[in-house]
Amino acid sequence: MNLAGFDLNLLKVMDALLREGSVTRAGQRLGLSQPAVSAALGRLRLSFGDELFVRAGQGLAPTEFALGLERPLRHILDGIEAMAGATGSWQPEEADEALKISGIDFFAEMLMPQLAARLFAEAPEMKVQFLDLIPGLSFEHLDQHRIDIVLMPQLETPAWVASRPVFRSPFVLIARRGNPRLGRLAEGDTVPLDLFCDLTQILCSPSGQLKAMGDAALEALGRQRRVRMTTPFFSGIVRTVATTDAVALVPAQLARAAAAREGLALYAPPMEVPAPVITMYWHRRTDAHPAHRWLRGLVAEVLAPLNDGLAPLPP
DNA sequence: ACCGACCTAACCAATCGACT
DNA sequence: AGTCGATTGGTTAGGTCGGT
Repeated sequence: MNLAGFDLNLLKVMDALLREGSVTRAGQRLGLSQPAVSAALGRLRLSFGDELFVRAGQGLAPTEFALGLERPLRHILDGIEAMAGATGSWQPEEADEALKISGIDFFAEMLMPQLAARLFAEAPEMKVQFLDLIPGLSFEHLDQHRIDIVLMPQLETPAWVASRPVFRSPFVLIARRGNPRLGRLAEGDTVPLDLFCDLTQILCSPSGQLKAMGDAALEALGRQRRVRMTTPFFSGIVRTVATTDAVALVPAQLARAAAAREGLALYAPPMEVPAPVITMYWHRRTDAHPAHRWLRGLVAEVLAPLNDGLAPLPP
């Protein structure tokens, strides 16, 4: 290919075609007419010496060659966007980006309301979408542009993932006020180990596992608890604990927020459960992108008070 | 036969280089 | 600096093709 004669605008067209799989929809995405995109596809075909897309029913299917271009192309366009963003004058009030945040429903309660208020006031055209955390696939989804920010406990990351700790998440035990199993305790008391192991417990587990950090801490003492139900949602746990004699270990911040509303009492577990550091993750290619930076800053700002009174965050 | 999607033809506007 | 023709890439209108 002769780069001197290559129109780099065609890369945007190629990207839109790969994303949409349709000349018509690629045109809508780019703000061009369908024939304009068709002509651009013709120029791309000439430049690359490949059909790139072939008719497949009501749309286009990429050739193997076109599929091979997908990742390097995204990388190049992300770099150009980041460069333009770093040198341009991005303003939230004029921004129209749509960014996706992935996390458990803890954040629907503890992040969304304040984030929404700030977003609507400061970036009226920007869109934020919350997506479920898919266990084990978060980094893959970051790489595939399916999400932009992930909020989850700190763990090992590939080199291309950037991170920032946002708050510690200690666990407390919640039970409904008037739960007869805890009648002799005052709110805030530590639950005796024997009683703790005998209580019916509900566990929040996005992947459906019956054991979590609390169980590891108990096993270190040679004990087990009775987890009799799991759910991927904290909201379901809170409602169930509020209406039954089951109890649950949940993040202290969530427990305090829900306690008055749901009639819950908070207790300390009998064993030391390490408080995970909830961390924000993103792809390094968006490091310099002003919209991403702005939203990450906003998320960190909204979540920062959750660490009040807790040990300082690691660097 | 109808519909949706892509391609082609004809035309228009902007840009660029050569020329005066 | 201004003019002019070639080139490029856009649009609209209409044709073609394949699925239902």
